[in-house]
Amino acid sequence: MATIYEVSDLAGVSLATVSRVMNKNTRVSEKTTKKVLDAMAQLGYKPNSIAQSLASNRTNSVGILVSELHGPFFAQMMAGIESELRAAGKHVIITTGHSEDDKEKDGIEFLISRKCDALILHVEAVSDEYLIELSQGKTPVYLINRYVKPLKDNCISLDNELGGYLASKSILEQGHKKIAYIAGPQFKADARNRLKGHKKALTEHNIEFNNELFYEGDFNEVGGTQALKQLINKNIPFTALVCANDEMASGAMKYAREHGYNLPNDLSVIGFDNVIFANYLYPTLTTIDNPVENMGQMAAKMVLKDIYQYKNLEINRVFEPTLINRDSTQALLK
Amino acid sequence: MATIYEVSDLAGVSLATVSRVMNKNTRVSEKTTKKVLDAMAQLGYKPNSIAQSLASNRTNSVGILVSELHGPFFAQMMAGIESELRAAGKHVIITTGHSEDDKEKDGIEFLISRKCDALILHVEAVSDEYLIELSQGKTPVYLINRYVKPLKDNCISLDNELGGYLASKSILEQGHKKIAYIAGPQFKADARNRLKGHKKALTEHNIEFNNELFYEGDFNEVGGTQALKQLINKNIPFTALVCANDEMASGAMKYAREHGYNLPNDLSVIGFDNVIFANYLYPTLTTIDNPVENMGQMAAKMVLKDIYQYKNLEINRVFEPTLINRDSTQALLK
DNA sequence: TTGTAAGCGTTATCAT
DNA sequence: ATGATAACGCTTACAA
Repeated sequence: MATIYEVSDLAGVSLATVSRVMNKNTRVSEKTTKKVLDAMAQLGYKPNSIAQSLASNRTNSVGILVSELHGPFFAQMMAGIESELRAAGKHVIITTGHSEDDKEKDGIEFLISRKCDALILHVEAVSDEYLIELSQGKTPVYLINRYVKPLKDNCISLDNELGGYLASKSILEQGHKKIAYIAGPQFKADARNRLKGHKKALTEHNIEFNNELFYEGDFNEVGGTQALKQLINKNIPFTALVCANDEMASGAMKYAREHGYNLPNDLSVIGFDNVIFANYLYPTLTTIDNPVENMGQMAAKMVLKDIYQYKNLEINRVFEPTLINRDSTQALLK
Repeated sequence: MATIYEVSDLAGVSLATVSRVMNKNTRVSEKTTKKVLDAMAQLGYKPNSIAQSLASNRTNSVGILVSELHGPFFAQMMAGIESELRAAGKHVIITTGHSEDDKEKDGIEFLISRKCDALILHVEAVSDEYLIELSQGKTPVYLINRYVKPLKDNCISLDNELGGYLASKSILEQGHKKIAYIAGPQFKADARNRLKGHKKALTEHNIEFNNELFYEGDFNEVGGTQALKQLINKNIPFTALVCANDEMASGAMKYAREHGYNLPNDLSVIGFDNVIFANYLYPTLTTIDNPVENMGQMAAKMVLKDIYQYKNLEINRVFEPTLINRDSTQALLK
């Protein structure tokens, strides 16, 4: 592998000059530039990125931490991040945190030890305090799907309250009045905010929130099944079911179908997130789109702008969910 | 950030000695080892991985190229690779190839320029010849889901023929005799082999392959919908439908349902791959499990063994698919 | 505009 | 068993 020395030899210029034409920040005369370029081509020279990193204290790599690789978010988020970063010649290092405090910290340590230029984190277990302290360090940190006030400039999040509101509003506008709600775990901010939006929509339609038709689930499919079972057993009629995510909606639909419900005639169901399989369910699931890929892309853009001095990148920190109408909901039959 | 110099100073030993205790390959007396370790702890010393790479010509990173990040395989494959490699302190760099020749080559170039110690590729577009030539280079290459004879020691693949055989066999054993088949694009080896397995099963059951009940699809959902439409329009009755992957099965099921078929009573459908959403379909899809996560893990193990001198790792190059029985198939009613 | 030379923080080869 | 010291291949003041 040819080195910069050989290029400088062949071109008859100094090391520094070769380096300059590569990094094209300093001016180099057209003539010498050509000489250098020719020499490079002739030798098939490729710079050694490791040596570049050591000398420049820049690795051109950004570290990503997600909860699970097979989670519904990850792939889309990554697609957004990778395309954006790759186009800029940066690369991405992946780790997983499995929603456990120590594993998340471990992963972050690992990425830092790898000298990533920046970190994009999708963490759930780690505390706000930890993140704040982490941000004091020399590796810049960006948060996806989490809002930490003191770090707000580096946070990308979804307006979950709006999403919750939109979901319930659409149900209410279809004439439903008896509405059950399966929430996510209330220690998670997004679950809380989705519920908040739901309540807001109810209030706007002068419907009282009925605690008997409320169930706190776990964001998993089986949890959804469990939840619907419990709700039905209370023998309080309801015509619509709002779920705080698609997994639980799917579990609930399964239970409903197996217990003789004709969907959506007997029960309208709406989810949240618009994960890939929402469109494969039967009936296809009406849900709230969570623009994860865009959020990933935006995280990448923030990194490019802040860390790699890219100008002219529009930054947007909070994303708006939208309603995706499919077949699992319908207007209340009179 | 403390450097090795400061450690050597504080411990009162030479640079070399510090390096030795870190890499624990050469013997260092217990006494000095302790001195060094203490000094490290005291300074909170962390080796600079970039400097290590430059000096040792080893980056401890392995490059991964997949077709699509949101494809059904990727997440599982990655989960297998990441867990295995991370535990060994190696990291993973991701790129995508989008099943296009030049993009795949691009991605590979990129990974090589990043000085990955090895490459794990899931490529579809690039030619065998290219891969063979690539393997002559200094970066070792491992192939997932592709078998290239001269590179066979570095290939991990699924026994697709067996899978195809198992699928059709299960259908045949349920008494079906009129069986339609939606194939994958026949320029892909796995699609060809799955079909081969199908034919083998037919032969074993003395049933002739009927070209009128055959359709070459594209491995996508809409392709499955299209395919079933075409097949039905031929007005040749069939009681079972074998699909070369789950996406097409899903598309076909959608079409069938929308056209009044009661599944699986009117038509048994079987897929291939056992992607996540197979279990979310209605009815849940009987399919052939493709142990992608295990394959990813094995690729990582091969790299650990060959490149990083890990001993005692069992290597297995061809994986066996298994039948997953769910609700989309049933015995033929007399 | 171009060249000189001092790092960057390790590993690895010799000696001792 | 330990220590000097030369790589590793580049970037970046500083000088010219």
